Amino acid sequence: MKSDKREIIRQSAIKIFYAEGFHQATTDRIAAEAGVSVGTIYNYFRSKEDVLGYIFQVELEKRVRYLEGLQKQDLSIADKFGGFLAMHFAQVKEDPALASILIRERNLPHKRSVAVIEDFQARILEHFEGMFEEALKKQEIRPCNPKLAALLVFGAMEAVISRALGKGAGGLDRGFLEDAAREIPMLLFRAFGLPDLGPDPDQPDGRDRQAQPGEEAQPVHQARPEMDILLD
Amino acid sequence: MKSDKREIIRQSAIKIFYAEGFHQATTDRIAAEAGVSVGTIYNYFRSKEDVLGYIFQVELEKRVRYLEGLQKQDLSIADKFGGFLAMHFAQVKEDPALASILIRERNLPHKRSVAVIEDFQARILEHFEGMFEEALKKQEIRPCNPKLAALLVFGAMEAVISRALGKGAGGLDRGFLEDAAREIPMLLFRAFGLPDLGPDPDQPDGRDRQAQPGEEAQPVHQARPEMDILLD
Amino acid sequence: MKSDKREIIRQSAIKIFYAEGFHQATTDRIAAEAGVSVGTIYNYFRSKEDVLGYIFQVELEKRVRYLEGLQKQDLSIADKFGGFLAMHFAQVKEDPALASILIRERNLPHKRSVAVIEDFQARILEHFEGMFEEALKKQEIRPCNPKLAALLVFGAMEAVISRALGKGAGGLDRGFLEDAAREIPMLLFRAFGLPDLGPDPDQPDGRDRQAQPGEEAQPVHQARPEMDILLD
Amino acid sequence: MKSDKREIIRQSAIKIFYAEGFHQATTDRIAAEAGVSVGTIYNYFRSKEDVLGYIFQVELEKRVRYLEGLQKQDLSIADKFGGFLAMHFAQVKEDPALASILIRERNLPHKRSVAVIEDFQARILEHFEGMFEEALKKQEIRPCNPKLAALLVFGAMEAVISRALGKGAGGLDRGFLEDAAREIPMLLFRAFGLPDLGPDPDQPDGRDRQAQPGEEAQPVHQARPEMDILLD
DNA sequence: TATGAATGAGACTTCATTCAT
DNA sequence: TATGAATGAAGTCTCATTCAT
Repeated sequence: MKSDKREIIRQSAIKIFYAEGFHQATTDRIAAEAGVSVGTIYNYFRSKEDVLGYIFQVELEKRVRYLEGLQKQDLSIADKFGGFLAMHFAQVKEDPALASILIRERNLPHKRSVAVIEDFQARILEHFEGMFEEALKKQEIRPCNPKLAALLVFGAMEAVISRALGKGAGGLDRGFLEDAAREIPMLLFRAFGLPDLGPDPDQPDGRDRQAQPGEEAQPVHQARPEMDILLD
Repeated sequence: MKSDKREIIRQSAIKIFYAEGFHQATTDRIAAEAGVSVGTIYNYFRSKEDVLGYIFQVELEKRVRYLEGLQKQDLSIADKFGGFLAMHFAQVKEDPALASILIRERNLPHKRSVAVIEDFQARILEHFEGMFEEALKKQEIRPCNPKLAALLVFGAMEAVISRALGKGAGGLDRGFLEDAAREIPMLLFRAFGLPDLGPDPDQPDGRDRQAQPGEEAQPVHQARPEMDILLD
Repeated sequence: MKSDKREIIRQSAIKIFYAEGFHQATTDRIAAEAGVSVGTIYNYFRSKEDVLGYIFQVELEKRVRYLEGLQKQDLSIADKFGGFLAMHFAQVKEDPALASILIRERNLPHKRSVAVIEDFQARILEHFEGMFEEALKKQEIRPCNPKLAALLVFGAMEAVISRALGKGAGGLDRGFLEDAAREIPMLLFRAFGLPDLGPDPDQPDGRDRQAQPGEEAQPVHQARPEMDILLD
Repeated sequence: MKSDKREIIRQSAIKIFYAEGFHQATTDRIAAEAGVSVGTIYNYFRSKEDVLGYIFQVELEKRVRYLEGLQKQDLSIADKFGGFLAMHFAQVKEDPALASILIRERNLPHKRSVAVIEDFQARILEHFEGMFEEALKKQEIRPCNPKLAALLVFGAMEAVISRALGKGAGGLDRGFLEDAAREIPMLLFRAFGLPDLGPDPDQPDGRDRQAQPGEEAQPVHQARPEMDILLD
């Protein structure tokens, strides 16, 4: 089966790119890791860069599929971000090497042929932006520049992942990732949430204002089993 | 003068690294750009990587010097971040190519010899963290994890710069950078500021609480002439 | 076939190292001589030094195999040295370029990786020493320091080869080599041989002592067909 | 004084050539060792090779002067060789680094400009040959090929020095050198000496022949104060 | 005479990619 | 489809030598 080999090569490339960086990684090492010969790589990919592009593409598609799934559901922006965050972080935990590559190699100047890499960030940002725009329309959040907001959230998120992955070291700081997953939605809520709706999680007694009757604290992150199918 | 050549080479390397990326950049091109011969580069630097390291070092020192200057002054955390943001963004405007390198090459797996590159983010984060810790002690801000907070701010900031620089293209989106400089402090204030002290800049009339007499709205970012001298 | 190319490269390297000396020789020239591309050299050898090491190794193995073959046979020390000398000189005649390299590059300070080069002389000396020790035990020769004796013989032998090869010039002085092959054993006999057993080849009439009946003048160097198979 | 600097550079070059080998040695290192700048080296020598040539020249002259001194004296060949051996070995002990260079770099293919290096061995051999020829004429020794004899002696001598110096290691095996100095003349005597004149040092009681009246055992090596002035 | 920064040709080695089997 | 030996362009770095000061 063709996709079999392609997949094996992709997996092996992830290991090698992670361990050595894209430029230092050699096709020989990838082939050895995959248990095939160099020639075989070129039967499934046009070039080494193409392998990297494919790695990005697969991940991009996962995220986009997930984001499109979120879009169709009638969720608050908090739940949407919470959902994406959970999914994104889960992927990082599942394959830290992959996550590392996604961050390290993203900004590098690659040939035109690997447009996917440039798309990765752009496509996710578009979705984030759409989420902010919709929330603005629905007056879920305070007025803000949705482009900028999307970018800030994305940047913060990636910095957290980058840090959790450490500097090329072996381990993944899972505790840090979990702390972040808990705190980020709260901060987002404070930063963007409408003042008269947003409860202050730190002051549940509501010292300076009374909770309105019928008002419910909105858990920013909750299990959403119907979304899990979106993950491969 | 020795530092003369070293500086010329540094400047030329910035241009070439920016245009071609560190790995694609050749020592021949750098030498040509600097108007010296290849050998001369190696009279001032141990290796190509050493040149990159020096580029990071110079910028790191600028930032650290500025941050240490801020530390000594009795400023609110808002003013501190505002100040650093202004300074950092000003540097980006002054030399977008340099800013681009700082972001693109930061995460690459370089040899141990270029520890400066690994230090760059770490040192700035330490300062950010220190600022958050101090603000917490002074009860300027809500309780939060200072490590995480520092990281989020840093990540958001870098994402903005990355976006403003565009994807390797020539231009710098100055408008975007300025918008960001205006909005980020506000968001930080909302996300971290203490509720009973932080005025809501969107609602200057103070619908939900009365401004205290003598209380002045603190513009998060204002000209601080005494700091300007810190920028070389 | 792998060993095919390796052998071609070895042969070509011998030519080039001989003509230009190891340091002046370039991998490009070796590749050209071998009719392959530079890269191919590095498919069969780790480095230029490795090629030199391999050249020494092949020759060392030839000599050692021959010396071990001699060891197993019940020969007088004279026959042993005579045999080795004949074999060694034959190799020199067959490939003077190779012989030249073996002498010229032997003393150079090479990297640790080319330990074979250091082994070359050491291993042959060990065998020589062993031959002297055995002869001493069998009282074939006068008392002497076997280490020193081995060294003197080796040095004398190499000086002869060095001279016969000329100073880097093209030719090999075959006559000189043959003269030496004839005279050296005689001198060895005189220098080390037991006085009451050693016939004086210059005075076959035995002026100062009578040849014992049944005693045969031992030609130090005679055809030993059974040894020829030891030469590849 | 011009020769002052030239001498300092020569001494420094000896140290560096010894430690790193001629090719690996850099002019920078030599200059640093000499406490001058690279440029200065080129004020006293035409090239790096020229420095090496000068090193050989100085030593060659020492040896030749000594050999010429010997020639003028009415000494037996044994005394002559004994004298040269003593002097040569004394030089080795005095400056092992220098001796090492003389052996290591002698066979290398150097540019034509450094003919001295090629002369070194040739000139000494000529003298040896002359000594043998004269001894033959005076019937001091058995008939032999003086060219070959000279070569064998030279080769044996150099092998001993090479071994005593070790393989580039720090130390000099002085004991070995002294043993050799004692044994070599004896072996030479046996190999070349006339049978009816040569006493057998192993059998001082003269088992197989009577010492002639008035015949004195000739010590092969004795103090010759009149020669010491020849050593700088 | 001394300096030492500048030079630049040229060396070794790597490695993505090809293609005959 | 799989192989892997062969390719060769290209890159980094070295270092003997020069020459203006």
